Amino acid sequence: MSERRVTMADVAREAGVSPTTASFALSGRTDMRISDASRERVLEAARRLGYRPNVTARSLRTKSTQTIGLVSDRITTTPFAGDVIRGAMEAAREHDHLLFITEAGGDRAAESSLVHALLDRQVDAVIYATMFTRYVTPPKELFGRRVVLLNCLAPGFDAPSVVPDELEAGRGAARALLAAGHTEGIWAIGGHQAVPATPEGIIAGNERMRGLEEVLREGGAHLHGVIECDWDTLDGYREVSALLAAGIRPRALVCLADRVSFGAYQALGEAGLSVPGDVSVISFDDQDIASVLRPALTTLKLPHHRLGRLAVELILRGGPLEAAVHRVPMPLMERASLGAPAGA
Amino acid sequence: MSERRVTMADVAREAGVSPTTASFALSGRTDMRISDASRERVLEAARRLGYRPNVTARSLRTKSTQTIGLVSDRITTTPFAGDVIRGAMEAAREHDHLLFITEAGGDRAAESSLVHALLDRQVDAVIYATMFTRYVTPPKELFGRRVVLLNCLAPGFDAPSVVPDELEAGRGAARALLAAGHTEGIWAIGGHQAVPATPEGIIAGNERMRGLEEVLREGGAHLHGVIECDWDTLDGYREVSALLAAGIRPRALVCLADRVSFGAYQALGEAGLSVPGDVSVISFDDQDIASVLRPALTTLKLPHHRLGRLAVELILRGGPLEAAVHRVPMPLMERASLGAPAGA
DNA sequence: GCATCTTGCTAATCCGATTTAGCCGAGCGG
DNA sequence: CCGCTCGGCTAAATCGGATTAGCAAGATGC
Repeated sequence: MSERRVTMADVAREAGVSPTTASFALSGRTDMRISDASRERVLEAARRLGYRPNVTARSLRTKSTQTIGLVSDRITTTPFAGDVIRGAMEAAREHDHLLFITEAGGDRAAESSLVHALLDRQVDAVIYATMFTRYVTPPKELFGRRVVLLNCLAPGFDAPSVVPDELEAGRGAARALLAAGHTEGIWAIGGHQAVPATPEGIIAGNERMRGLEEVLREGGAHLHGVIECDWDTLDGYREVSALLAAGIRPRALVCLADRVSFGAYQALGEAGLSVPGDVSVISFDDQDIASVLRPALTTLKLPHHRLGRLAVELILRGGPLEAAVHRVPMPLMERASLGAPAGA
Repeated sequence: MSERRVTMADVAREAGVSPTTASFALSGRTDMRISDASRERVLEAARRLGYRPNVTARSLRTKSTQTIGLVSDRITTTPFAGDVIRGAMEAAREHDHLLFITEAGGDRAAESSLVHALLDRQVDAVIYATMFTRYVTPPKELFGRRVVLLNCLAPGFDAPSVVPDELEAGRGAARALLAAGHTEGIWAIGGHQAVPATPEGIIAGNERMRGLEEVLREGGAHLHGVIECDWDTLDGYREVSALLAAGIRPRALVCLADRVSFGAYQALGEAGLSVPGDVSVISFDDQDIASVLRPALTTLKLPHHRLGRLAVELILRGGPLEAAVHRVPMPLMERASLGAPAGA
């Protein structure tokens, strides 16, 4: 990329020792005996010359590039993506590793080609990530390789998965509701999305609903109703408007995604109902809007940062990567949209 | 990363030729004479064996890693970041390059260390990127290297910059306002941010305001007032509420950032004013919320995707990187918040 | 006093490609 | 029939480190 770099041979010459000695002195290995005097002279020469090892050259011999590849479907497009990448980057950085970030856009051919590009560069491992939690079948190029699945599951594939603990999050929402005193008039907006328009529904929807209903039941409460709709702002607005127009007055809304909450806020606002005074709202995801909404939205956060971190840590932990599912907790972000039931 | 890869030596053996011949046949070079028969045998052997070149090994000799490093302050934290990265990634991919993404979090030491990590891996070039357009002084390690500045400017530093054309965007906003018939009661919310709480104000604020005032003046109109405030939702809400509480009824609001618009919407909503029926709103940035707001926000889009793309294209264009400022247009996203002046 | 260990270091290989230098035989001009 | 060119291919060097094998000198054991 510019003038010739200082090589280890230069350092050895400057220190008056052989390249072998320089190599051992610099790598600080003790299994080969180097006198303190020599070691010091090598280190000093390296410092004086501003020597930096050529990681590419080293990799050729050691087979380790200190590099991890990340392939995703369209992770950079989602508002959460940054956190995943940042978490992964931080963990990598702590171990002197760097990350190749790639995105296939859901195209299988592109995916294979990207995996090849990564493998050709001898990455130490590959993180296969998806935007929403779902089942996947990784490209065949990844079989037998060091791989971690991030935010996705692949039953037949021998690799660990790192996913949000959606089931426990559903329970957490129920506990928060119960703790605030809600036992009646609780509606779920968004539902399971059994046949979802948005792919995230498949796993998240089912588990969130399951955990929610389980704990409500245990607490002697139950859902008054479930409205199945797409997980977006428009549907949230439409469905909640319809609910209110039908004369139904919920005490609490469990929105299955923040985007739905945003729509619910709009509908509630137009109907002159206040949050949480008239209606409490609790949600899932913790997207950016959650904190700027008025009142700020109480929601269970998708732990994207920790997801990214854990994926990298599993890789750098060393040893074989066991096929296991690692569930990361979704913390409750207590803000202002959940209060005591109206008229209680 | 697993069982031994097929090397070029294997291919050569399989094809019954020397590694030299295999190399020339595979790289398709014509300056060395290889018979069609040999070439075909090599290609066939490579196909049969599933040969893939080891880019790391190749780099050692060729000095080109087909790899670009990106260092940013905290680009993954912003909602725009994904677009920058995606644009850069796409352009890189089209030329068989891969991207190292790193983030220093504004820490100079971390920045240097990351640049070293990239340089140690022999990246072909480095993109130095910032979250908001501003002046920077890149770390000294980058001097004399192949560098492109993304979304920032460094006057004394010999490298091209790629930035949004904020001045022209300001003009665009004015033209849109004039075209809709607005000449009076136009208020700017957010202002220049001469002493900004958010760093993006420094350059963007000044240029947006300058372009805006210039074209309004040429069109025989002018700003009724400018309210300086932070570029966030809360300040937007507060300042517009104050304005309305003071009995002022603007015809059009030019919000200097979408976040401010969001706050303005809330204030307008609470005052029972409709957008764009009573008050038109035009804004800058095109964040995610812009399109889900009701009515959808008319705004001038920060061209992050093209910014990322252009940065990589400048690098891959080959030849020396000239110190020049490349201004990328900010397209007007015409949506529903701008209409004819109330009572006109 | 001789065999045996250490200690401290170096020469030579290797990793997987690219690239330079040069060899061999056929064809051709004179 | 000799010298040359040229087409087709290969041996060897190279890139910048890591690693293996081994060597020389001094210390130690008996």
